[in-house]
Amino acid sequence: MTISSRGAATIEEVAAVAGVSRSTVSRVVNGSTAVSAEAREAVQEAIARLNYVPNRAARSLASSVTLAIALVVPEDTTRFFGDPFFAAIVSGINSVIRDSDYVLNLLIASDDAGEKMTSYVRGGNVDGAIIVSHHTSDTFIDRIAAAVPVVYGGRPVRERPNDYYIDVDNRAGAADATAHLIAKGRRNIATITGPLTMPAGVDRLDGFHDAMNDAGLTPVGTADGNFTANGGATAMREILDTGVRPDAIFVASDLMARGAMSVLQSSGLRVPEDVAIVGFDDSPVATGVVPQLTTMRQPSFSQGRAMAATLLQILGGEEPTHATIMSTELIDRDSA
Amino acid sequence: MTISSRGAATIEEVAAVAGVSRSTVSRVVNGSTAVSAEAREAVQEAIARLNYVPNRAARSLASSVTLAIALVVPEDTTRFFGDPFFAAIVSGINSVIRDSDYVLNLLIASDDAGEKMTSYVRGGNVDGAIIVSHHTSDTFIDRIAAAVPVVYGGRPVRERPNDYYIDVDNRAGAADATAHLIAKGRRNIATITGPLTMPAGVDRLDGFHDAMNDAGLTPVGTADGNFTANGGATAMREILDTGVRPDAIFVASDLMARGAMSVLQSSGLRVPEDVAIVGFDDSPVATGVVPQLTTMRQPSFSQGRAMAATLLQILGGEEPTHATIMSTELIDRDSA
DNA sequence: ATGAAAGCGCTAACAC
DNA sequence: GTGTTAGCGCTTTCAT
Repeated sequence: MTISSRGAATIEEVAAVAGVSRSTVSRVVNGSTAVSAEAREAVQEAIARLNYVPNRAARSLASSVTLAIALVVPEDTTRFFGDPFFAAIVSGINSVIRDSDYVLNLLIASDDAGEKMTSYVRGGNVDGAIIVSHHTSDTFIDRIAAAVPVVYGGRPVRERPNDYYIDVDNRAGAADATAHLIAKGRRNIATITGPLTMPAGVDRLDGFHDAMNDAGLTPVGTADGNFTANGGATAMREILDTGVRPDAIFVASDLMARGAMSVLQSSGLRVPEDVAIVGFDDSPVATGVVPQLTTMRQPSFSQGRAMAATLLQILGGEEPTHATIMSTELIDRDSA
Repeated sequence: MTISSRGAATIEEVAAVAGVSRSTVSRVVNGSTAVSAEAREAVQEAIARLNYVPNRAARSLASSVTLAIALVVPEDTTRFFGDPFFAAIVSGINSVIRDSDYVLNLLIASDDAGEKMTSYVRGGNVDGAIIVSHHTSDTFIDRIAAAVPVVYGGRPVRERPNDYYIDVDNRAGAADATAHLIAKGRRNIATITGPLTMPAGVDRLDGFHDAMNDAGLTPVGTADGNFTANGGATAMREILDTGVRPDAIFVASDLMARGAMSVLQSSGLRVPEDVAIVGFDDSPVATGVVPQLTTMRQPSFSQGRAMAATLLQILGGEEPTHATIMSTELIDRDSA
């Protein structure tokens, strides 16, 4: 299945039909202003007639621009696809990319330690990269960032002055969530955290501590739920197994909260009567559990859009804001 | 950020360092056998020394091969990312693609009716496409299939003699699941289906009917759960609202089963005592619910691998099997 | 405003 | 077995 066998029109043929030179066709395709109205019209007509689509390989070769962006997923596939948070992020990214000339190359880190991924990016195959999550162990990220412009989802692990990233104020959000629990009269509060190898995990734990300290309270339990539903369930059991029974828990993601709630409920504990829960994300799972989850909303779709928009700006030669921090909002439902 | 500004080595430079011609370098890079051992070694050394990575645009232009594969997602992002079934599929696809020279271009249909997607594929930008799910309304798929080789995940909506697809025997699996319920002594059986605009939805419903007919039973309820957890919950409510109380339900996906179970349980019905449930997929959600779900296992990861392997074979000029049907297996847990 | 011409880095006949 | 040569389809000076 070669290109020519499908008989795709070339710029040369368009030029012939329009009665102009290749250069002129190229100019109108690329939106140059220096083209007469008649010429432009003739070219556009020829393009439509021949159903012309520029060959991106040729364009890339001639201009050293690939019009491709790497969507780097340094994440276990199950985690990535299992969390509605990422769904919203990618959806946002896609909504911006779709309206541009760029395409997304899906690069999943998986178990190859990023070797092939790195050489792909460094081999000049993409113009930039969007890195949707980031762990301390992801050392290959640095090599990617050294090769092409990068936008991170969330504060990068080792922040550098010139990094671009989109984040929410995780620390403030977590503090707000915890404060809500305290305001409800709860005093024996535990937390289920994300992985502490991720900035989001650390920041939300810090926010939890901020609010607890402000209230003069000491956490009655802390467990890592790995940002997954199963991890949240395991963490919940861990906390229960210590013998203390918290009357409230700040859970750093909705997915983990779902896991925790099912353990609570099958232990005969009522939510929120016995144990109040506040989650984080306000993803679809928040309204899919019973009782519906009180949670911190983060604008995931907008975050995705902002990530893509920022990268496009960089690639367009602009100088966007380096750190965009969006804010979170408490969504008060029934679990706390 | 141009390629040349990053000083990437070209084939010419490698040739110079190795003391051979470009052609010879090209031969060793592409694994031609017609190269002497010394030449091969010299070239490989030069490649390593210069950190040479072939420019894929140039290669593509010269050979009319893009080394890119479209991963077409004709699915609402939330559904796609929210279902662990797709996670396993994509994970399988990725595990094969990763070891090849191909990359995946992520094309999400979303709301543009596939217009840009179609012109992208028809524009000669990919060598083939993997279509991970398929609805009757996805008319743009035909135009994609007309342009490049395509492998479908699941029987395509309008099957043609030359289609390639990987599927499981949904009908037999659904029948087995239903037969299990019947064998447990249940007689008032309902089903929650996937969208009947999808072959998997239809086939599983057919299998359900097969088993019911074989046992001389009449379904006490049928509702569409849209292959989502929330949809499963809604469908469960619908069935309950009709006034009949089934003593068993075949639910055509684990995700829907989770939704259905939560409705059942918050209605005070016990699983499996009052209502037995068999799901479909054996995805991680099956073991994440209480009680753990009895379900039909389908080899999702293998399906993904087979999809990618089949496409690679086609692109390599081989003639793989057109329809690969994998079998399902009852995983007997606690919900039935 | 437009055209001519020179590549971009690579593959693939074709000759030797 | 290896080198020479002619493009692949496009962008981009540079003239005009």
